[in-house]
Amino acid sequence: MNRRCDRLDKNGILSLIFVCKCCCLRIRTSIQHHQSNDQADILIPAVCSKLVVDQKFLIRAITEKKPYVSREKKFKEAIDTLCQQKRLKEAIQILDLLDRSRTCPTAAIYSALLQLCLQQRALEDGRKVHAHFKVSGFVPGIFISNRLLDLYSKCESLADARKLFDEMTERDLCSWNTMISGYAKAGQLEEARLLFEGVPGKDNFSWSTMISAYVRHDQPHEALELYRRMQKEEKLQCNKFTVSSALAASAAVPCLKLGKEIHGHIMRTGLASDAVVWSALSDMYGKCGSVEEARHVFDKMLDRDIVAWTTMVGRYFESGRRKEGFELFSELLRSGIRPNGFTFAGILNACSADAAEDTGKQVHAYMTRIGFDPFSFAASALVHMYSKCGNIDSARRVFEGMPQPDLVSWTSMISGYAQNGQPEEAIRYFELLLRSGTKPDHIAFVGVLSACTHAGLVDKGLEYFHSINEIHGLKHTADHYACIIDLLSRRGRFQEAEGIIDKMPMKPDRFLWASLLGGCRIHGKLRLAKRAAEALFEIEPENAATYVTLANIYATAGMWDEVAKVRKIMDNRGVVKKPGSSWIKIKRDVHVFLVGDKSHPKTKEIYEFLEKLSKRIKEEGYVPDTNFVLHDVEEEQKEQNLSHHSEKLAVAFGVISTPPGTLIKVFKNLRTCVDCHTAIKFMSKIVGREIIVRDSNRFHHFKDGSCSCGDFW
DNA sequence: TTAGGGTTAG
Repeated sequence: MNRRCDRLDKNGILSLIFVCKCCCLRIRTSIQHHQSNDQADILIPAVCSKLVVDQKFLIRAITEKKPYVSREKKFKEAIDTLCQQKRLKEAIQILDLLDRSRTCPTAAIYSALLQLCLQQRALEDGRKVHAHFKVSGFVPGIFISNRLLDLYSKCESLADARKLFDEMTERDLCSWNTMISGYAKAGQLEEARLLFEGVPGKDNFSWSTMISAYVRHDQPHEALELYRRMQKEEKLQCNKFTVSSALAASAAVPCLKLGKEIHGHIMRTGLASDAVVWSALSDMYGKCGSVEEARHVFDKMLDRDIVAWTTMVGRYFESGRRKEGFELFSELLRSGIRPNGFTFAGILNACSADAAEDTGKQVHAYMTRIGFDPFSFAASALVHMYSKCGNIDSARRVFEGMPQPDLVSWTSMISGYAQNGQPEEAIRYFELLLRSGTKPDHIAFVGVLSACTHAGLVDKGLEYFHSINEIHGLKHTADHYACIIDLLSRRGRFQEAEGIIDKMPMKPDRFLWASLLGGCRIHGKLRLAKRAAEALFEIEPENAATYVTLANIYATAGMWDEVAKVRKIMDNRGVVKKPGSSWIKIKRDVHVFLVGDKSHPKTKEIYEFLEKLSKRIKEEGYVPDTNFVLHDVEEEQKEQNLSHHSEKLAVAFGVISTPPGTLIKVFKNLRTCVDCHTAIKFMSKIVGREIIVRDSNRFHHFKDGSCSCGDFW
């Protein structure tokens, strides 16, 4: 064998290793004797990795009679190899072998093991290593203790960390700082602060950890105060960490003045070369409402890393400057810098908000091309985007490709199905979620409750509602109450609804009252409508929708005096009804329509077609529903108003501008009205098209004369 | 051996 190795070149030996595991040890010895150093450097790790393929080889490697190295060294080598390959479980098992061979692990062995535990956040394995100290009589030094401390605090096992910390006979700044950062991460700010105050000779690290802790837990003023104290008390030279945490604090307050002060400091001290400091700076300007300044800083950055790009793109979206956001994203793609999960999540989220499925699809294609992590939140952002765009089938395809869907993706699916008129599927997914072992949170419950509402499954909904605290031990939120009131009042179960409202532990919010008011509109419940509206007037007197709904309820009951009164209050308070508008994208152009809009170049064709269509749908049985018109005008006039609602104009334009059979997708800024809903159902049948209307609340898929929402919206 | 910036669900 030795001679054979001698004759073989590097590749030959490598192939030999893979063919014959048993020879590994001998091969290794041979390499040591016969190969040049640089070749041995490559070959030895390869042999070692083969050596520890299983326990048998390991034992043989270690207990071999004529070892060419010491036992400790062999153990260390084996553990190093396992750690390199991230095979934690097997590495931990070596501790048993050590015991059996009565070998005392060295600090280096423990250190390597703990590092791997840290990487994999393996708390239990870390505990095993810790427990092994006692067995082997090992007394850890500061280095090992700190590592263990870090592991415990990163795994949020603070009791363990604190016990160890208190037991340590010697501590350095790192021990203190690690402990503080553990408390800070877990949100135990008071504990962190107490410890922080006790740190002898605080360094930059201590200060920046504490400042960031306050920022992260929504106490930006405390963070700023601490930064000021640091400047006053300590003679410390600010470093990139303290500066960026102080910038984050100014961004969170927000305090542009201090931010600018720090900016000046950065320019004077040369901290500007750090990518994170630059990013924090542009982040600060963005959050202090100065996107222009943020862009200015961004443009001046020498090394713009992906985080800087992501931040800047996000800044544009956040401030409603979507076009510039998308433009900068295209620039990023051209720059050759590879976007990451955060970038994709940000851009996909913007697509979801706009229901810009075309862009979202392009991003998806790009992600697929460069490869994305199906475990990441970029994947869940994709699910969210498709479901928000009403393309629940694509959402499901992405979802099914995820090895382990996270709660966000589950919730996106549940809400997506609920919003797109498939409440049974929503409920099925919720049940699957329960079985998957992922714990639902309050938002997942909002999803399933709204599904029950749309399916009209009152009792099922009540069952879920009660299970929230009875089975899942979660507290009911105001949202849950709003959902359950929506569920009950849509079905006319007002007595139960009122009973719940009067007994609920928190003040009903605007969503709850708005749901109740909506239910009252369906069932013509005057007294309760008044109660809901009055509550809403108090919470949000500027919201025109409340006045309009209340007036409509009175109008339906023929109580025109009351209608007039509501209108008068509305005028007195200066509340203006938000104009309804609908838009449709044909090829690359977006066409926007208002009520009775005549500004479109194709107005003549649109109105003529709509006229023809109105006749046809009336023949099919459509009766204009004039109840829901605010003004007390003549019937014929009402009909006129109705037939030129923005969504009807957009649908009509869609039909005449696209080839037969094309899907029509219309967006509306407000909820669609009852009459349009009925009319579009008929239209879908007459023109033989699938029509999707996304209103401010949900998706309506119209097909063959019916709508996916089952007339609940 | 300790740390800072970006992201998703109604």
